[in-house]
Amino acid sequence: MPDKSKYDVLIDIGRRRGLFWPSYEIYGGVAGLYDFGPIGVEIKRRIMMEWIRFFIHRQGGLVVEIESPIITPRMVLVASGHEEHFTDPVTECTKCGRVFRADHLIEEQAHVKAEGLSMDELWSLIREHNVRCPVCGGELTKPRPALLLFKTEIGPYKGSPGYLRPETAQGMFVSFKQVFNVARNRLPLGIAQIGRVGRNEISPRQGLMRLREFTIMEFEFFFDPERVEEEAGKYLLGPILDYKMNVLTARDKARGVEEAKTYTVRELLEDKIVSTPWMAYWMAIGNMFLESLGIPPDRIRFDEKLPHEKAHYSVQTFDQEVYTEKYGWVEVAGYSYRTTYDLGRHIEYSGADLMVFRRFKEPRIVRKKTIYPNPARIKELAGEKFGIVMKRIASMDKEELLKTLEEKGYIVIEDVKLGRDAFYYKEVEEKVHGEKYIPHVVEPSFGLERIFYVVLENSLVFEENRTYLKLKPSIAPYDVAVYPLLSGSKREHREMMRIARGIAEALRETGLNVYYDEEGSIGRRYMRGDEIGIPYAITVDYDTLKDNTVTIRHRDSRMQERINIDKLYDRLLELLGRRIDWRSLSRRII
RNA sequence: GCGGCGGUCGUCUAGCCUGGACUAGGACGCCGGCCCCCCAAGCCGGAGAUCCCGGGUUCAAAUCCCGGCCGCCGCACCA
Repeated sequence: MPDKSKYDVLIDIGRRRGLFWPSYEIYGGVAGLYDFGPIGVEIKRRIMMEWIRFFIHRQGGLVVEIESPIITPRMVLVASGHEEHFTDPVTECTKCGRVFRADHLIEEQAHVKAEGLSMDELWSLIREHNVRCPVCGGELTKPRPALLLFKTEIGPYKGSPGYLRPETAQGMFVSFKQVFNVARNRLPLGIAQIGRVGRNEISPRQGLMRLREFTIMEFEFFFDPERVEEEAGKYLLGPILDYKMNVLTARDKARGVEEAKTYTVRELLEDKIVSTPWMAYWMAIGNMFLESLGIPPDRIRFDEKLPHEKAHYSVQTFDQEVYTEKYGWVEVAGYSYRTTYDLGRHIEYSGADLMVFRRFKEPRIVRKKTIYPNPARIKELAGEKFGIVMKRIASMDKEELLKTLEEKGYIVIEDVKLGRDAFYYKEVEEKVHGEKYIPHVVEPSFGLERIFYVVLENSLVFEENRTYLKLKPSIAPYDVAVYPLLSGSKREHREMMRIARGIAEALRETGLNVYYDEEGSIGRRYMRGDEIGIPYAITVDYDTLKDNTVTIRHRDSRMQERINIDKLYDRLLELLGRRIDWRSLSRRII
């Protein structure tokens, strides 16, 4: 093993082989921005495809995918609470350099209300009350807003304010009604999106771990909180209940425990560690997803966030973390129970009806007091305003009207005071078939670039005289490499090259992604393929010329098997785990 | 954002302290050729460096000084 760390080797391979490197280098580079190269994009895309397989395709319609814009009108992020939570007034200690929320500091030290004040007002309060650094007592700078949203203008002339989205989630909330209709008004329903987001981090410094622009894969899972047991129950049965995960609970953390414990899904449900069964279900799927990428189970854990660690919208949050040599435990996904927060806020700010109708099992008979205007009496009271007053009453909410009348005994409409006698009261029996409610939301959210890094680091293997990426075939940049044993100008060598090229071409036609290389010695080519994680290599040699056989070299063991070209494709599918035994599957059906 | 350290071909590095003979040297990698029936072999040749950027000092700057950018480490931030 070289004395270099896995991180250093990955940075080296990243640049040399075209996986990733810092962006805009010829202009000095910009912190927090990375390019992905030809090999990097292949791996990244396949990780993304795995995610889609796990969370969308295999869920059989339970989760659907959409795509919404990156550019977001300001109002959307005001409603979501992001603008408020992204623009903290911060002040800095001139002595020790620590940064603080200015308003909080003033409230603590001066005991006056400071929240929501302008930067200037906060500044004068700091001077007036001699607010100091709570750590070292140093003087503080004038507060300034720390805006973590990328601001932009929508429209070139008189642009309206907009932001780049800091998460894709708002796209799902804002379009909830449309997607819900398209999905034929059925809950539970997950709305997924994979897309780029921007966060103007103050000082992004941890390579791919903390980017200013990155890819989120997430979905909002909408469900009826009153029917969780029966609905989630359909999914939480069978083997999944015994599936094990490592969880560090908030309870344990509060007690000072730092090690995660292993729980089955059943235990998470029965011990009420998760606030809703759907949380447990998606955590399990998420864990299986990471395992399928080659992360060992003991290097995956869930870290439940303590109350002060959670985002503003969440009642319960689990971070899913993967252990790395470079950064320790890093968060690759967050699972938040957002309840009705987002839809509720968008209902409030947009005025749109984002509620869902819940049909009762049996229609309910409801006795209801209701009122009607008494036109004769209103005409007396309103005189020539009669028409307009009647119109106003028609547009009012009957329950509100009733409530006002019962509380105050009168109501003023268009300057006309109407007493109880202006209305008829009636007790009616209504058959109610259901009610409206705001669906609850559980949100699993994955950072693609972080997963990319932890997968690479966990796949990197040092052997005595080679370094390679032990990537699962499903996420390798190429399915297979094809090499001629030798590539000189002799007749046999030219023949090997011809056949090897032919094999590569034919395999490409089947849809496999094939790497072809004839430069340098065969050993060197194996190394080049291993370094970017190509799982299998086909070599055309002298025997091929005699009997139409080739060898398949296995990346991990370096073993070779000889096989006739006719059987090559089937064998490859088998090795790549793509040959499905339909007969055993079909047996389940009948 | 604060403090410390650093930045020379794709990578690692020599040179910097003590300014000049540096058209910036080497190794690995890359490309072309020769050789070779299997795991980074060898030989020959080739391409490849705004010495991070800008300014200053000087007859002369990779080298000294200042500012910026980027990176690493610590602190802070990460809704």
